[in-house]
Amino acid sequence: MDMDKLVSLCKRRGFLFQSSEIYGGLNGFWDYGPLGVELKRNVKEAWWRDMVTGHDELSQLPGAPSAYDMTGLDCTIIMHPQVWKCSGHYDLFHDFMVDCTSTKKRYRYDQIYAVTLSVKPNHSTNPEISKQQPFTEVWTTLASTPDEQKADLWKRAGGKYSVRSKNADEAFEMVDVKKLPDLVKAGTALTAVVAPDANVPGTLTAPREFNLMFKTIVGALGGEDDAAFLRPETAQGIFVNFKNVVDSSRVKVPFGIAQVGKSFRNEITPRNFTFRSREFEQMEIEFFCKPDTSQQWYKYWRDRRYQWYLDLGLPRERLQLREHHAEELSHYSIGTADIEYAFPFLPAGEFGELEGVAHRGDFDLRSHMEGKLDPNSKPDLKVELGPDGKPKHRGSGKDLSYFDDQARQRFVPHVIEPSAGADRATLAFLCEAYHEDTAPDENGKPQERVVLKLHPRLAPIKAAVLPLVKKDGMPEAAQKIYRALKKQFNVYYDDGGAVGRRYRRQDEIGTPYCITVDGQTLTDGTVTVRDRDSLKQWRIKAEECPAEIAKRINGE
RNA sequence: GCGGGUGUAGCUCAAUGGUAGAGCGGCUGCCUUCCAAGCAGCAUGCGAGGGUUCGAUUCCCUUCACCCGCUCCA
Repeated sequence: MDMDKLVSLCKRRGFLFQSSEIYGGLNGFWDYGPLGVELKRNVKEAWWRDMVTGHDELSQLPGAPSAYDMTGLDCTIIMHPQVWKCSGHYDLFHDFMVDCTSTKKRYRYDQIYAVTLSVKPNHSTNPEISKQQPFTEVWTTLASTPDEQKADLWKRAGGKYSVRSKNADEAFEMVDVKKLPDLVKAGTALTAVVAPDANVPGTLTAPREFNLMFKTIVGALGGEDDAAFLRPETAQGIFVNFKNVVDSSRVKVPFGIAQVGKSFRNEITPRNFTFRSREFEQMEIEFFCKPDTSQQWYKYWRDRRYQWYLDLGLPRERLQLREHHAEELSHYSIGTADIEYAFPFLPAGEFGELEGVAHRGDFDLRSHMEGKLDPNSKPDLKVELGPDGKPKHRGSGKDLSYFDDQARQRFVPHVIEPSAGADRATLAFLCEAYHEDTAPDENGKPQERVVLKLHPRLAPIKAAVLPLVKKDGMPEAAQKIYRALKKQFNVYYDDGGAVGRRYRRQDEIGTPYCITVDGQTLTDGTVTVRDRDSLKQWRIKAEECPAEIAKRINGE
């Protein structure tokens, strides 16, 4: 599928516009047009209905360890700055980056090791170099273990100074190894070091901060002390309201809290249409359970969420459930699976994340109680301490543990987090829906047709009501049907031009059904219903239209 | 953020240092009894800013956006 055609259709028919377009646009921000807003709302409402309001807490669902409660929440985008310090985002999102002007590569400043290398040129095979006196030079590398650092540097420096690999141990010596920021703090100029993929000094730029959280100011006179952040995820609002929900709603562990809302990340490279946007909408569940059942719940949610996308029309061959490897796991996670879709803009065989289902353990609740936990202290997780021996970021001090009055047990619940991107899901459904096929024209000749084969639950418009011609009372009969349908569904009335053109218009925006009033309607009260995908038509009584559409959309 | 490419109507594209055209789409009317029909008419644009020039959509600079690659991606 050609992505350009979909982007063009989205613009042309009012699904998606670039934000602030009349001013030239703004990178990483997108607006949903009249049809796009309906589509995205349908995605979010399907999710909310299927996960929250439609959840049957009285039954044990297939694959679930037990019955469970579900409830919702809608919290603010701006929260107390301490939330982000304890969540770990504050530390993680303040990355300093350096660029190499020679190789055009970019590095995390704090991930570079600086090795002071003693060079003895007399081991060189190059006569010019071998005459020089021994000297030291600072080389950098991303390798973290001494063996890897040695292998990297012996190779690179060996090449530069014409030293055979068997002589490298004599020619070079690692005099000192520091993290690059520490070396610079100790007084070495950045211009004196060799970049990780270069072999001459002086190609690294000064470190620049990439603040991946949007900063804002609370209060009209606010200064730096009043800095706050737009949330980079909705999840933290659920954690900080955990106790409120438990105390106010009669839910019992295991239970989930769902939230849909905007989040903001200053992505370095927004790209691929809406896939990586700086302002985006998440659909997140934090599911709280007893620690000893958490693995079962993790598997349940992983499979349940995967099935949800299948049920709404993403095909198994383009949708994959991928378990993360241990080294890929986030700092808090003891198990994560991504639900990924083969977006057409990705290279063949590559998938893009729609949703991450993470087992977060008790990292979040305990961090908000005790202070930010040290992600490197797995598996027991201890509070991360600052230079003064006190917690680096203080927690709330509130007790967020849960008392199970049946088992007479107190514990900090473990958390399973299915975190879905509403915009990414919407984009995936659009990509999957886009089809070009042929349909016969009035002379029976095949004509190219563009059709969005959206699941009827997701389609922005559920049905179009069309008088075959604009006379003989057909518009009046059609309008009556239109008004009846409108009480339940987003429907569209169109009496302009030839009916074939009107069918094609509806195909292009994914309307699953067209109801047509014709001459026969006026005599026997029946209308035709046309199916978008098969082009088949059948007749039903005009007054049965709402029931027919309801049945076909919801499968009732 | 770096390198390369691209910005002309709602969409797809053309032409030009001297006031921008087409097809499709849209709107209005006529016609039209089932899959983008026909006729008539209407509307809409040089991404933004600056410079060179008598005159810039065209040449130059800056900027913004998009695409490809790199980088990044909780």
